[in-house]
Amino acid sequence: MEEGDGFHFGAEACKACAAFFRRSVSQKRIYTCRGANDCDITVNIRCMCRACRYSKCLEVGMNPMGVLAKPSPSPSKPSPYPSETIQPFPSSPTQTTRAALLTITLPSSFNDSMPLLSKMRSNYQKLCNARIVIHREDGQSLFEEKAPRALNYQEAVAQSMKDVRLTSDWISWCFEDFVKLPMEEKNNLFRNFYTPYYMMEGAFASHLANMIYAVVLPSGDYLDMTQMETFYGSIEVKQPLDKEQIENLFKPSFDYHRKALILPMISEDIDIYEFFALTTLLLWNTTLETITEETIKTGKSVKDQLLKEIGFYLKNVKKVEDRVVRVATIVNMLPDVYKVTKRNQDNLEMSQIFNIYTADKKFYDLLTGNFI
DNA sequence: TTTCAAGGTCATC
DNA sequence: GATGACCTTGAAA
Repeated sequence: MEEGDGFHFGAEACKACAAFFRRSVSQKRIYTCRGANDCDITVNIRCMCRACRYSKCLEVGMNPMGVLAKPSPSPSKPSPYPSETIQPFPSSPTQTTRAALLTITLPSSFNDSMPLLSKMRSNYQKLCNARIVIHREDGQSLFEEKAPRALNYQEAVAQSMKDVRLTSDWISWCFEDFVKLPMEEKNNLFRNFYTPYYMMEGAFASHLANMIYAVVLPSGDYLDMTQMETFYGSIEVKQPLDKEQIENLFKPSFDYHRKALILPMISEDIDIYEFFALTTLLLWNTTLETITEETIKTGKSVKDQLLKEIGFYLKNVKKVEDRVVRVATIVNMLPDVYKVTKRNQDNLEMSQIFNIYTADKKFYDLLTGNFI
């Protein structure tokens, strides 16, 4: 390769190779080597084999994640967030970069070494596409982009009821071992998985959108932590409590959600594959008392595979120097996910007691672990 | 204000 | 259609 003229996508490279790498990633090109994947890539013959040129780019340390997703061709597209919400949702220069994490596709040589994470990645895209369909507003065309808005509690519950089935489908698409389990075992695992996962995904989505005072829901809509009375307000039900009383009741647990999950995800810059690792660990919770020895064995083997793959990912794709520390950072988020879940469940109990809003019985059962 | 690394454009092959 | 030189942009120092 030609001597580098500066840093490009995380590595010293020439401008030509930087442009080649940028195009390859942004256009998701897949190259095939006609030889044995060992072509000599030098200044004069670098154009002879694109597959090997791309491999060489990766080899010297160029990171596909540094390449932003191709922007939408429509420049007149409205901002996804209302302009008056600048204070709770600071617009971040890195917002596009974070969102781009969702669209990056790794070269197939990497995917072969991390089959589970790759499968989760491609199926997550499928899940996101399905969500666009089921969460579209009444009368909204499938082709127009939905503008995210702040939801009240009732609307959030209604959306979650729709989304739970998609999440269970996603889990089934990703884990053959899960599909093979007896029905009762599946229910045991999923029942204990869904609520913590829902909390974690909300925090992860807030991190991707850089919305530190909002929990972003699967639909793209969000819960505005700065407007608690709106969140607990409902058109049909009159509030028995005033704004201050509502804040006193619920604000601490929203603050806790922000401090324990959203802010750590932002400060650690958790990426999509690390999020999948957390998802896997949440699902295959082998310390549950209600599951059989057989399920525990299966769960352990899935988690072993996951740890191997995330190790590979951190080493070869993300190029993390101290992988042990990084894995520990990721795994250490799990207790906080459970703590936030517990706080949220307590909140729901409280809203029942004070009759602030009578949640759909099915959703209430789901959140408190009574889901069949 | 300068520097650097990103994306965009376009003549050339 | 792919490439690479050149240009513009925006963040950080």
